[in-house]
Amino acid sequence: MKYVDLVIDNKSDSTDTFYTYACEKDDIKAGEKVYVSFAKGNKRKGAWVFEVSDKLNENISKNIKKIKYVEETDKEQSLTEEIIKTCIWMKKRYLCRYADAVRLFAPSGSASKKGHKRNPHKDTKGEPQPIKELTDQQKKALGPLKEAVQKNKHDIFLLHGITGSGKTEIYMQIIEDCIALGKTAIMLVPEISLTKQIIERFIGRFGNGNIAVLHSRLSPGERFDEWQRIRKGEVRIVIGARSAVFAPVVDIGAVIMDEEHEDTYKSDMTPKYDTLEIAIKRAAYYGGPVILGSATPSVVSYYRSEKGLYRRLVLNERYNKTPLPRVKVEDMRLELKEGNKSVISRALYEEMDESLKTGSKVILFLNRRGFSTFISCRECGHVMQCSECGISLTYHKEKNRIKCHYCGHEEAVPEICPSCGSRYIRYFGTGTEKVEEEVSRLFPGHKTARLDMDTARKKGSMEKILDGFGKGDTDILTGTQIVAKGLDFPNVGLVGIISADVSLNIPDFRSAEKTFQLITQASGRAGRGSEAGKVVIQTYTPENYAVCAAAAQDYRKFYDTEIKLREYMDYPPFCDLILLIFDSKVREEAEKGASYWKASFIEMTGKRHEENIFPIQQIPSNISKEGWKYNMLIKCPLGSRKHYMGVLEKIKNHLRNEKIKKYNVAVDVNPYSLWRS
DNA sequence: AGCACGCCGACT
DNA sequence: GTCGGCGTGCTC
Repeated sequence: MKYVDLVIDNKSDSTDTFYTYACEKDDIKAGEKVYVSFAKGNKRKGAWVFEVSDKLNENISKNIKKIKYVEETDKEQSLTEEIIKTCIWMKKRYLCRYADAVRLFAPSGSASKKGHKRNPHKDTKGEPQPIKELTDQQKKALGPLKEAVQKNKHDIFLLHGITGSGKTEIYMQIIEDCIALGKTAIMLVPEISLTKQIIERFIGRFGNGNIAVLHSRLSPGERFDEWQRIRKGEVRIVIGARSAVFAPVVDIGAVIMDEEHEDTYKSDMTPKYDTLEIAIKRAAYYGGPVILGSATPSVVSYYRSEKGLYRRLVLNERYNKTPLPRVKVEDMRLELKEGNKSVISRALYEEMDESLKTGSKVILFLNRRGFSTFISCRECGHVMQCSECGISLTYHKEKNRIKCHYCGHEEAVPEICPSCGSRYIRYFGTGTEKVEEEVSRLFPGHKTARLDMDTARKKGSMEKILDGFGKGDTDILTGTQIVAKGLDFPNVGLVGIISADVSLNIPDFRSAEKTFQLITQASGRAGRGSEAGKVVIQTYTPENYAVCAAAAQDYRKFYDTEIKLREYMDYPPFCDLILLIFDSKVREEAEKGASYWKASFIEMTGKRHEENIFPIQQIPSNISKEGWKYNMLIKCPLGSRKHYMGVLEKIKNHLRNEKIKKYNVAVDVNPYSLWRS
């Protein structure tokens, strides 16, 4: 007879605790999925074993009349002790419920009918490729990685490799070693759209049967089947977006995060986990390395590599010695002064013209979709805003509607100003739609296409656009971030950055970092075979250090300036930020919740900690869908994060015993977006 | 009295 | 999350 502490699969704060049941099965282990009858109605509930013991705890035997028995265990859905330990850690770290954490690891959906094995990439053809001779730099970088895998050493590596330096080959060799040693590997990519390319390469190398794919776009059935293949050990390589870090693998040999700087590694749903933190936790348990790859590492990661917390490996030569692109910076203030009101500078026009004449293609990058970014009344200055979230509405010419890019709300374009009735409404700002329109006007003989969230939304349309560009049907491709990231286009002679300032003007301490990364990534698309590509960066702030460093393609130059600013401003990595988000259908409840937490926090930490709390602010939200939202931002001076988190945990626990909970709290540790003005 | 409805509290 | 308990108030 054993006694087990269970977590009931309930999405409720009031049942977020251990319940002790008796179990006749003596070989029961932490991680097992069981079924028990729970509460008054003895309803059958799923539950997970968190703790097993031989004796019944005295406190419990005193508090309950009769202990119930575990009715059934489900081997098919069982997790591991390692996963349970990670869940316990996650509850503390993200102040989420046990069940919230376990659900991320647990399979959703159900088994497909027998014999109907679904494999989402069974038709994906591998791209067979010869294993190329490694460069000296690649060999040098591989050494410590192989050693870590071989010796079960958990280390975190930052693989800083410029575009085309052969990072993927290194990933594949490490995974090969993992397989050879009978271990598993998790390969993480920032986006689903990028999994396709990498899956093809991996299938070419490792074969179809060795790879499982996990991401949020799988149907529940597909997901379940992939989950089972992994759990049963049928496959040992898992590729996927951030949720793949929860794959039910055992004996992890390595976790690889490609493009580690991408913000998609941070979950936007509760629990707002950071993929890197989960990866480290899991790999550490099995003694495997975590490998972070990027051409433009996040400032935080690079800082950690400077401090020796991560081991840095450098690849600064392109594999086939393709020269880096030649970069020109265009000051758009001068353009305006000299009478060019177009979104295309004269220099960019010249370069485009020349590129197209020689038969190579052009990519234009602008991190803004739509036609105009806001529309406003010329008489009274009224700006059209979303009725749900209060964010400026973007004009979409193609659909002739105005849309909210935050909540998706859209409406017809007003003919008269809703505020003063004036008929003079003006369109401001530039989006990809306007750029494409302008480009087809300037280059009527050439085919243009646009790739952004609007055109890529439909399934398969992204492939169509990319195919068209790849085959040469399209000469000029205008797009948002999608064109800047990861995708390989052949024969691109020129990349034009329409406005480097867009991301620079976001009120966020990371805006310079983001700008540097976007320009660098977009520039990386330029180049044709052995010929250097060209890049034109248009900006109103050519003197900005992020723009300059990106133009010089000098990461170190950017980092050295940025890290000094972060230190001076006391922003990450020199502090941690904790963002609390309070939401409720009733405005006052959300607001009261925020004030209560703030007051409790100050009461428990002491008055002098008040200075580390930013004022409570209302944040934009789709009120009818998500309710009212208020946030509170806490800055944790170095060394105080644990203390602060402990205090927040206490406040949360205290509230669990009170019955007043008319609002929800979400905790976001080191959030990506601060939503502050 | 009989019962529909809603809120509260406990669940091992 | 979800059920039973129980109070309230309405109807027969």
